[in-house]
Amino acid sequence: MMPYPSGRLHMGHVRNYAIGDVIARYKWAKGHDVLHPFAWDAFGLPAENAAIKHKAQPDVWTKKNIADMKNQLKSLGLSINWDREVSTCDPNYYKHEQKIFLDFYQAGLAYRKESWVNWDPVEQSVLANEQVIDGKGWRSGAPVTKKLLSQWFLKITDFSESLLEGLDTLKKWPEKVTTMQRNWIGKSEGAYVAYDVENSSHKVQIFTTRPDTLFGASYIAISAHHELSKALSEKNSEVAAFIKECEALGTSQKTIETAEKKGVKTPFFALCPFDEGKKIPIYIANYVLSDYGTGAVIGVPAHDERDHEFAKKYDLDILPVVALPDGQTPDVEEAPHISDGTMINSQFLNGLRVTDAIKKAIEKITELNIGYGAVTYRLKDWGVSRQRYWGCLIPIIYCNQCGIVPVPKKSFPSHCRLMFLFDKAGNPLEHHPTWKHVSCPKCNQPAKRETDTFDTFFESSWYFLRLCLEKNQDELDKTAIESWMPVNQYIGGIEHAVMHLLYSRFFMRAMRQCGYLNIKEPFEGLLTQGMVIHKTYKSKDGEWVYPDHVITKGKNHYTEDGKEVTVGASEKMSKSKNNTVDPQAIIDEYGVDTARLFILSDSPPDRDFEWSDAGLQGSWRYINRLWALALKIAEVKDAKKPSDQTPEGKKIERYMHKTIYAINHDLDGFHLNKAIARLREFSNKLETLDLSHQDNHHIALFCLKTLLKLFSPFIPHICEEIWKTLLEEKSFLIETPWPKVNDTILEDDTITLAVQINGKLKGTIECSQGQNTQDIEEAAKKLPAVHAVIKDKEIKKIIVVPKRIVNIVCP
RNA sequence: GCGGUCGUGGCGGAACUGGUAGACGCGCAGCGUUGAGGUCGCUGUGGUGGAAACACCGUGGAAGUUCGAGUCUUCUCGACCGCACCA
Repeated sequence: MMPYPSGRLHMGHVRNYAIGDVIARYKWAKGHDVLHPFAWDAFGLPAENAAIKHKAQPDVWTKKNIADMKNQLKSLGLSINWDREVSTCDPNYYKHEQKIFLDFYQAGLAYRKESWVNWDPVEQSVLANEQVIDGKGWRSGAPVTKKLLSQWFLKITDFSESLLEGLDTLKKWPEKVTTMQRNWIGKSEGAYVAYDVENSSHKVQIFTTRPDTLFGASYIAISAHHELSKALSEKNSEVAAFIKECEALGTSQKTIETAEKKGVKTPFFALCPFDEGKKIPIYIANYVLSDYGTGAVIGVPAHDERDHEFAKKYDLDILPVVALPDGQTPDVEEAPHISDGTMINSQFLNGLRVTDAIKKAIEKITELNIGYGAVTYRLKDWGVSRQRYWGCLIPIIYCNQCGIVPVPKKSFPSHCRLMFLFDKAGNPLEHHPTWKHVSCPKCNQPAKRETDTFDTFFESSWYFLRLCLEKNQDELDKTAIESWMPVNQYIGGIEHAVMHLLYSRFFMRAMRQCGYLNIKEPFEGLLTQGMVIHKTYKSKDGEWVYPDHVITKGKNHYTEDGKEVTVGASEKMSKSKNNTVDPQAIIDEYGVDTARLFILSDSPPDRDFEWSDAGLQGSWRYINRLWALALKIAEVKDAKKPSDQTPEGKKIERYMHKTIYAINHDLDGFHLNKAIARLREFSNKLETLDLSHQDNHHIALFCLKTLLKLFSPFIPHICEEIWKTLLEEKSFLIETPWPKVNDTILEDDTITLAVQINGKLKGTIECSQGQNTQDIEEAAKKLPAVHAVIKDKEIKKIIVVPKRIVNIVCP
């Protein structure tokens, strides 16, 4: 994945790109045509924050960051095709994006609708969720409210089913990611039901996945922005106050759903269509989302956790309508009954199982003409408008005569930016005196530009297509794109599991519909790498202390000026906790290979990686040992192949082939830590090979060369150096082919079998390949440790699993 | 709150489809090299008991399936990631 150019390379980047580099070098060595490109996710909020804080122009700031980071990246020795590098803030990049958007618009995949944003009343600007802290604006400290704005949306919901079905084809994705996306799309089957409201012309429509439980309904909860809530707030001050309170929660779903569940009772009652005379109270509740579903839910406290909690709080009826499996009525006072059963207290549904009752209830709802069965998705359309300066301009002009008018494609890139000032909060594009005023491309009358820019996920949803093109290729050439796409191996953080990866999948579908390409899925293989974490240190006076500045004496830690330091949990490296380690400093001191080796060696790529200086030293030592080993073997590099190999030589040759086999397997599965462990084992064995015996010289050299080749994707510089300088090879190591496994010498002559009694290990026996079961049983029984136990016991059974184990079962 | 993942020595982690738990590395200890320290080399290192042989315990916790469970099942505890305007 492309990085945000923050200005300084951090360990997370090093890890990400080191993993990618190993895979790229391995595939290259195996003869694949590898494209290993790079891009910068250059638009975004931090540039604007820097502009406000340091009066730096976002483009200047961003370009400097890119230059700085590129320098650092280059020192990592990555095999990146820099000639294709792109930056998303480059007009030559985003002009395509503007065209794509207009094509989406023409195809009916982009539309405008009103939607809520977090609003800072002091700054008079929109806040991102992360800028809302405890309900207050991060800079102003003012309580946040919500505001309704007209914004652009992309119709990702047109592809809900396709995005869901496509997940089954992503065989090389981690299952956790496809599961998360499946749940995010959230297909559910259920029914819409419209309830009449007593003494009112309003109707309340709800959606439920459990229409079978409608007889157990105790209340209906509507959102603060439901039309009924709005109508009520005009004359009811309690309701108006509650709506205000809900708005103070902001737009973050996490905040809304973790807030204490509160509701306010309205004077309205919904009329149960099945049960004449039954009146269901209507509440306005803070946990009902206004822009999801119908903005109203039905509460069945006997059979739903959240409804139960709400009913308890407001003392509502809890009527069980699903019996326990044994037919008993469940006790639902303390906890709801969620699982399956047969229906009770439900008139025409009584006696039916839940699944049948759902069908029957939908039939009845349809028959009464109050609703219908439906499939819904949790997935919402994607709001792409941002009230920000540093993003790709939405190429739209608003004309009083002509309405929404696309900026003509021939005038792309639409980027005629003047000097904008960040002297006040909010979007400079909006409050610039002249910029937004243009004449309508259709009627030439005065009109206004769209001042919003795109969500930066827009850029990241298709950048990989641009990377399929040569630097100077100006059109999104279908042939070039399709010759490389899909991305065979995509690598990035698990935090992108849903949004970025889902938006990219949507883009492929939408772009396909607009004729751009014929690709279904953007990423064939996906590897989600873990974070780089580090211990945190805090001094007695509560300050975070840099790891470098901690002095350890025995079990205690101190600051440089002698204050006591406590060691905290390992957390994601972050500036705010001072637990970062600067990759540049490591590279300067130990060299790139040490840094690469260490960051790849300990943890599997998909898990978090704990940085430790001691671990780094270990990698440094190994690099030195490898050099020493090579130096020793280089002395005998002219040795001829002996006519007959020593038993030791034969053994290490077999081990070498086992290693190649295992490394292939490990690299194919991205078990880079295991691959390194095996290479170290192999190199440990090679160190003990007796070089005083002349007949071992040739095989030692052969093994060393194999070791270098197998290690070269990880530590390319030292391996190449040994190859050239110590072994005086004419070729470059990087150009030599990947070693081949000789299958015929893989198998050992003898096998070690574990012998157990009742599943407990008692010893091991050696046997030859294909030895018969009876011999093995006899040999096992003769083991002293076994004999001692079984000699006066009756053997019930002996289990012999070929090549694995013997288990003697006796009472 | 909802969705997802993870949990193995002092530490990072190995253990392919259930079959010798702790590979490899870090740390630590002892010995050697050294004037000393570091580097480097060798040896040892899950816990408890034991001089030792060995025995017992041991994969967050509890239960279960199995000849056999780190691996499967159920419950439970904890940590982390995402939740639609950070990227």
